Amino acid sequence: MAKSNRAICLCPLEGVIDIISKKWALLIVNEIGNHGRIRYNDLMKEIQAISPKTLADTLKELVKYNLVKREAFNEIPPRVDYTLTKDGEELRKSIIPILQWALSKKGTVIAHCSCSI
Amino acid sequence: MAKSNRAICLCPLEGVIDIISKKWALLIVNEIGNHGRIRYNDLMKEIQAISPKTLADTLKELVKYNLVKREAFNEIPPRVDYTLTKDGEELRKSIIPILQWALSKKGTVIAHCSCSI
DNA sequence: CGGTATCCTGGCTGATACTG
DNA sequence: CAGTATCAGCCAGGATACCG
Repeated sequence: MAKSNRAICLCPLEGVIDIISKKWALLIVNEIGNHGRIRYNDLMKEIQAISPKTLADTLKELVKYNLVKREAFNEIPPRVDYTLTKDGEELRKSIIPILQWALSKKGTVIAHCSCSI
Repeated sequence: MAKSNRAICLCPLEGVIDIISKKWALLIVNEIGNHGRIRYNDLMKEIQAISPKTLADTLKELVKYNLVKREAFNEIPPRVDYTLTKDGEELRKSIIPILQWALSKKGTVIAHCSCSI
């Protein structure tokens, strides 16, 4: 989020917006939640429109905010699982109304939608 | 939102994210909702950290999406009122959980918050 | 497989001054 | 009062190639 010279808004929204305004964050949270546990490349497949860099960046952010947990296994080939933390689950639940709102406004052309609610 | 060469995601989230990822959109929707009916400069006062341009731009977007209604009165001095549309009200309701989630995660330092839930 | 490294672009946002 | 006009900067995000 860009900085400002203006008075700082101490609104609780400030923090959320940093998260939910990340283009892919909610989608990823929702997707991980749907799968319970999912690997990096499977996320790439589910969210086809995302680039590897952006996925990695966003996941890092989510891990930093303690919304997502990363588990790496020392195997060959390498394996990394992502799951939601308790906070992540809560966030996921709290965005359901907004997803439903979105659905009710579009209603159409969600046939091939890989990310369900 | 930046464009991409990749496969288009037909997810219902796509549309919402365009809206909720606007830095000030949710804040403005919430603020208008709190007041029921509010004028441009009063919004400026409530959301002190926003610039006039950004406020105007965001309002236009919200009007375009039919979330906010703009009413101009031919008076001197000029007067313009903003209210939420039905859709806007619904959106506002659907973001309450996320606001509450935000509150529960921060809980602190919201003393001088001008935007309440 | 699960990412980095690198380079690049354009849109969002801000500051400020001005106007009908 | 309710905005526009103008100029500018940053950085999220994309494309692509490569690595342990």
